[in-house]
Amino acid sequence: MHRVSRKLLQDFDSMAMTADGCIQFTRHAGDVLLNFNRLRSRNILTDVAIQVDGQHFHAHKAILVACSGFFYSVFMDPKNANLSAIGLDPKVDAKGFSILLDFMYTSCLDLKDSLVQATMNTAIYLQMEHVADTCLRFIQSSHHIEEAQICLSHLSDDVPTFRTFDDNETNFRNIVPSPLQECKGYTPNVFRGINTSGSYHVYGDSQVPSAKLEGPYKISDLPREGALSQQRCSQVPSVTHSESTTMLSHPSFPTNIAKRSISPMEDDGCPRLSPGFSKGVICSPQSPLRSDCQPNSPTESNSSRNAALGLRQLSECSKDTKARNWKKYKLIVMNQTPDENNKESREGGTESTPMSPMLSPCRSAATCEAQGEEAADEHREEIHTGQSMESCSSSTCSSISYRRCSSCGCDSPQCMDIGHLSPDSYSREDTTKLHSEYSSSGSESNIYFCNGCDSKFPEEDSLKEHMAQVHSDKPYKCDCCQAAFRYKGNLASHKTVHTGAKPYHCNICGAQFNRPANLKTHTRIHSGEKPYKCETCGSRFVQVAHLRAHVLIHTGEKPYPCEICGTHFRHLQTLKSHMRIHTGEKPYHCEKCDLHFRHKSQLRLHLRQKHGAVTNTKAQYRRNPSNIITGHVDSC
DNA sequence: GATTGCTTCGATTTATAT
DNA sequence: ATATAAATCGAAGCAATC
Repeated sequence: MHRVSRKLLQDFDSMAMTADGCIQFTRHAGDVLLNFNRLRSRNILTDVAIQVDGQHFHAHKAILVACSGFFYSVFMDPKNANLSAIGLDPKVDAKGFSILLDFMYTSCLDLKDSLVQATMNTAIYLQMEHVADTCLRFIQSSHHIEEAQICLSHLSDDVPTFRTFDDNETNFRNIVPSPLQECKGYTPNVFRGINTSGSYHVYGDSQVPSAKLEGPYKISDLPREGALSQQRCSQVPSVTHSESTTMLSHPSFPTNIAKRSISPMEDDGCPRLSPGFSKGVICSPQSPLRSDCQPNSPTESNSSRNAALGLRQLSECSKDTKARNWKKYKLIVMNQTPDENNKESREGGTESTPMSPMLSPCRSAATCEAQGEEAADEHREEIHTGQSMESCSSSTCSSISYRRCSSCGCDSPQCMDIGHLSPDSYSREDTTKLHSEYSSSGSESNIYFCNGCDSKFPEEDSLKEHMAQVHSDKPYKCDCCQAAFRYKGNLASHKTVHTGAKPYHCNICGAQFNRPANLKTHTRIHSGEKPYKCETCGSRFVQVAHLRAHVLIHTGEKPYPCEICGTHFRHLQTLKSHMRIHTGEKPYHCEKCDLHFRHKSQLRLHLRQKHGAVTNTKAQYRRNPSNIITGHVDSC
């Protein structure tokens, strides 16, 4: 293998080498899934509507088929080729189905205590046994119940049913798949192309005698690992036809269920639970090894170790989440109009259309950042067009020497990293040069180069000082605080903050602001204008930043980890409050009774309950300034 | 030079879960 | 009572335009 390619694979965790020598972009699958979910949220190219307990869900058949043996059996049946809508058994729980549908598109299983049972039952119904198994483990690990009752009796006793209607029909009709059709989806080699880390998972042809499920069953009755799938093989949905309604018989629940003991969580974390497991969020659970009859879900198609890692990286919170998250919001989550997308593209350097693969944030090998436009452009041209990358000029090294690209924001080792070069201070030639020197000398010492005058510094601080003094691109400095600005106007704006002048007043509540833009934003409080809408749930927000924070709920991201206990939080402030648990800090003090509280809300509650304090928060006053009671009181 | 839009960041408040 | 999640709000930096 070319040394550059080999080095490239070593350096980029987003790539892996397959046995046949192909370079595998292991994050590709995750990106595709993210884009599918985006399409679903915008109802683009969805080709089936699923009615569950009166609720309708739109989805892509391909995703359903890829994730659920039940849907596989339905949609692979030629008789159902034109189905555009399907109604599941009315006793299927809609919330449970919603959770599973989200899982199909995100690989994150959001288990809630109150819904875990329904989710598990629905997972069994949909023949997603690995999810059912995860639900089971969730229940076990959470000690919610000693022996959970799987109330299968609420579903059809023999086989699950569904109703369908096609584009030209207004009423549901019955469908009865033939036994032969039932087996079609389970013939060998149908999905032989799926490489699962050395073991090829195909739709097996094992035949297990079917049997009728007689619930309720106990958790301990559920088969372990692949047992469900093995038994499911015999439980292909059978479709029965009638004149007016098509009811698909569900593959019944496992028969001859063997007793088993549920082991505690394995050391290797299967199912892998995120630190937030206690809250019911499981990211990228590893499913048990599957044998047959059902497509692997995307999350478990670990075509390589790196593939699984890549997906996990997507589902878990990354270190540099701020920038990466926002790219994800812009590119994937936030449902922007084409115009907005184009605008974002212009601003962020992305030049692709919403549907183009170029739109997806590049998490592939080459990593760039917004600093070096020329190098970034080169990177975009070379990487995004599939052209080869340039290696370091050093004869002893094959590292590439790209700067970071504003269009992707992904990570990679850089020559500049070796030399501790600031990416916004050095050109591509400089980084290569430095790295060449480093490699040839074999020195482990750190040398900080200035790209402006070739000066060298032993410490980073020295370089920074030199840059500020000699090569600053922010010539306008504040006399008071030495803050530097590139534009003179910004310095003037900045100075109004040390003067404290706030000449812009709200004529409703009297609030004062130092700039018109901030006043404009403020007036939305009174007008009720909320221009930023979450396309996922419809919530609206006054500021786009609020929307950005909000969409974390839908992405499931919790970017702020506690370095002490590992718990992840969605909001920085929550992490800060949490840290007080470890530090023991209780900064809120009631002077009357000398009690300390960890959270301000606790103090406020204490004041109201123990001391009869009547408080008006700033927010309350702003919302209704005419109804102020005693003024703003925050403490005793 | 003033203004604007976009953005990040920190702080606060409220609701909910444990 | 305590901890966490989520929404809310304002200050201010940045870059571009008027």
